[in-house]
Amino acid sequence: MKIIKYSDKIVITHPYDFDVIQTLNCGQIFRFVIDGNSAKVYSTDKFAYITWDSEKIEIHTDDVEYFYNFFDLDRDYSKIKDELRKDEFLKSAVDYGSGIRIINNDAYEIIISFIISANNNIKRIKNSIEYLCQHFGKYMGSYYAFPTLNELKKVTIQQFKQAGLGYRAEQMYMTVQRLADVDIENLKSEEKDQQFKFLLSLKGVGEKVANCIMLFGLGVKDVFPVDTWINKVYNDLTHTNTTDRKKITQELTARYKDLSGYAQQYFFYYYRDNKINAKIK
DNA sequence: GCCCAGGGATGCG
DNA sequence: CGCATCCATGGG
Repeated sequence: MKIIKYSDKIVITHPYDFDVIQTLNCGQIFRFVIDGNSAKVYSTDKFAYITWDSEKIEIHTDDVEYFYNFFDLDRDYSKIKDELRKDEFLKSAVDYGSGIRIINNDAYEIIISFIISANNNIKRIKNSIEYLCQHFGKYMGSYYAFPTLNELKKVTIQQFKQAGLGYRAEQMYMTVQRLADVDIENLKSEEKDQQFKFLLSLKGVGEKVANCIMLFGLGVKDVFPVDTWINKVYNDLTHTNTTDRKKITQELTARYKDLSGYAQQYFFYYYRDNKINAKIK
């Protein structure tokens, strides 16, 4: 895989470790549109237009550095996958999602997005986020930016309900007001335990959502978010029937250590995509 | 009508 | 602590 940065695009030839559709569809990002062999991807107020074929991927954007980091292009995923393929549980999942990359998204956008994701499905999550962008975000000429914190601070609980947040509307209102006093960038330099503790203090953020925020928004890779699918994976692999997500999180984090975030994403995509039903419920 | 979706808050022991 | 119950909403 060869990556070349130009002033207005990134060109990746022989993209063995990057499949755009897999990376977009594996549940870590909600603002994108796939159309045949092209895709539009949005983050904060930024935009990238991506095209691809079997030989190369082109990422067209006004902010090359942002999307270079966004798609984690400085990291060698072959090494990660070789290591994870040694795990008998993971081998088929890694092969299935071998083009997944962990996206480095905006911390603030990820906090808001994953509060919405709790006990929700992807389609509704996408619709709610798009509603927030279109009603409260800045118009960028051909699309709407993700609303800034100042823009969201003015949104009422009723308006959050109109966005389809349901019972999460009040949690969102509380958290948005509170985030006004928080230096999100400073959070990235703090210890993992401190980050986790802070995130849990936000309304609407529990252990799973906190781990997603750390993985997709703070660049912390040694976390293992456990949702309903990972719960199924765990029960399937260990021949158990538990719903104790704290226990599952501890065991899987201990098993995959520094590569927990990657392992989790391969598992999630493989099981959800194949709708493998395990014993839970 | 029930169950599920990238779960969390609350209250009770 | 652990555990049960409730929580909007749309799709299957």
